Amino acid sequence: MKHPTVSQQTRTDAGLAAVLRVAVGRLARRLRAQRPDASLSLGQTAVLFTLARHGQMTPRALADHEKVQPPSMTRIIAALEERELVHRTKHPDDRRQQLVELTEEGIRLVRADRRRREAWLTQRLGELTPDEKATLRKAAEILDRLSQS
Amino acid sequence: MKHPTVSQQTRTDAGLAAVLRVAVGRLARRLRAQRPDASLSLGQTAVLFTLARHGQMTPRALADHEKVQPPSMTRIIAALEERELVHRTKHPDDRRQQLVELTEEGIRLVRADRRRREAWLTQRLGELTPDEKATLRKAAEILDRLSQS
DNA sequence: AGAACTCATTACTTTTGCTAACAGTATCTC
DNA sequence: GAGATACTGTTAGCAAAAGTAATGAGTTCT
Repeated sequence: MKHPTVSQQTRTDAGLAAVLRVAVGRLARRLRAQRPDASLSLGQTAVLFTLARHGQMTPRALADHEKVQPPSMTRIIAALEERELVHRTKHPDDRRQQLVELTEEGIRLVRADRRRREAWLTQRLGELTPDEKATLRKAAEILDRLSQS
Repeated sequence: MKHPTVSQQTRTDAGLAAVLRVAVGRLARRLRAQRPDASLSLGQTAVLFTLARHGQMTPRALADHEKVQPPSMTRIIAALEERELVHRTKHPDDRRQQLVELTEEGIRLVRADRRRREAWLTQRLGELTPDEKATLRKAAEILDRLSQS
């Protein structure tokens, strides 16, 4: 229990889990504070990007995808709709459901966000070696899969 | 804006930042829900592990390390102290400061947590290839450095 | 047709972090 | 050495974000 090195801690799956968990928690907190467009929450941004990638989705599908409970997604969508970044249409087959998709402005915002994202994280990434960035590229994809499974 | 692949999105630092941000946010949310000892928050667990690794630390040092404001750390420490996982002593040289360290029970809990962490994340990690796990090992260290800088 | 389930929402609560303001202590400057 | 200044930890009050429980509308199963 003295001062185990990181490599010692990550030899096992459990140790890796511990380290990863702390690292992800810390970075998430940091990101929450440093977000570029302060008026958009982390969750809202995530939904915008998910919609940009997948097109139309139902609120339920979005909630599942973002690993959030449906009421939370209702709120996120309401906030995005208020700002006209997103709009809802009725599901053609099932009148309980809705389909959410980006508005023109939503698409513009995603694009603009991509362009001008010289924010905190991008800067930090710039300080890394190409090798490290390559590692993160691969890791991002794995992390995404992890939270899906 | 149709369906760009991940590799397209991560070619640039900005694109990588976007993907990483979403992935980290999603995983952090997921971890919050899936944590092994439900009575311990993510922040509390992080502090426990930090103390296990660094020994005695002042509240201020802990706050800086966890990227949290001092009042938040006060609460985290208070909660841990309430459960007698941690205890405080006066700093020998500076009477403003305190030193926080794990109690015997805190050490036990960290050990037990490590042992019985067959929880969600560990299981998920088990499904990865050795290569992917190696990537995450490296990534964990980089992510940690990112949130420090 | 009725029971059971699903989807989205509302209402309420909990968690978690923040800023501002403070009391006590240390350090710097004259 | 005395007073100003800065730092440490805490309290108080607030805000953001997510969770659970309950509800109304719609669908599916038997």
